[in-house]
Amino acid sequence: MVVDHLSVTFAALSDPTRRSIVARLTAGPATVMELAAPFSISQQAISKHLAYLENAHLIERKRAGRQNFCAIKPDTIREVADWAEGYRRIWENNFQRLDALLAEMKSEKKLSPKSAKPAVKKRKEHETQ
Amino acid sequence: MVVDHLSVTFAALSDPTRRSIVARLTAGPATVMELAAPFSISQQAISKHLAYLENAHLIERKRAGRQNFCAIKPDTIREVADWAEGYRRIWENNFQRLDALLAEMKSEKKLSPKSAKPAVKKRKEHETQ
DNA sequence: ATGATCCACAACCATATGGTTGTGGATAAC
DNA sequence: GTTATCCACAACCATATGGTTGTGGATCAT
Repeated sequence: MVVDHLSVTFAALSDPTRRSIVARLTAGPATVMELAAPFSISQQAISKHLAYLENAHLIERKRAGRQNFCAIKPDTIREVADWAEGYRRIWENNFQRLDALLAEMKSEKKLSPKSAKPAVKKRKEHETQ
Repeated sequence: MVVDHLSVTFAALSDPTRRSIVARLTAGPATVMELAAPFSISQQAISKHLAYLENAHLIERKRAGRQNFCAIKPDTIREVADWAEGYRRIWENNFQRLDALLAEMKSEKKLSPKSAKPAVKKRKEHETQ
């Protein structure tokens, strides 16, 4: 089973049903039955989806009598946004097109094979994870 | 198999090895061997990871002789950022704490059961997917 | 020509995922 | 007290995933 935080979050978001549930919860908390209503799958399947979302801390559940209210946990989605935002610099500059790089390398064939590694100006490497 | 675009992307990003590869590629294109070097798993496993990343349009590959250069495709990560950014309103306002909502509901028990649904001011629902 | 290097395809395995049905505990409604 | 409703647990199934080993086609170096 995946253990690291971001992996669990991304995995939870990799299902359209779960993303749809998250979207629904932006309109406010809802019971399990309310969340299940729009879908054609079983209530148990929704229950499993909610378990994944809760495990990823994307939602929280709280019992109130028979009902189990679900609400979004904004901080975790924020982590996803922060992660992706970290790559903003890349798409802004849109640097290092592969075609351009290979063309550049070809025109510099005189370089020794040892320096055949990408001739790209080194920038601060993006944080791992 | 998952088919919709965002699901494929999130699934591809739900593995720490693949996210690490993406992070590495922010420093510029690299060959498969260069990408595999930091990891203790087999070259074939890396090859499979790259196939997933390519299938999700997170990277592109281009043969150059024996070598297969990989480069990041910024636009797809941007889609992830855009998706998550769509939820900015939520974490900014940090509205609809579940505890608060349930407390509010409890203090309004005189409401008819039919209106027991979340008494939350309706806002524009977040787009699905 | 020979051999080494880069890389991906295929087959296999263990586990996770997304769904099902069956069931039953609480709680609410009557 | 009975009955209906809300919800999750368990067992099961088919497929996907992340890894392995084995292999071999190209290409480069000698």
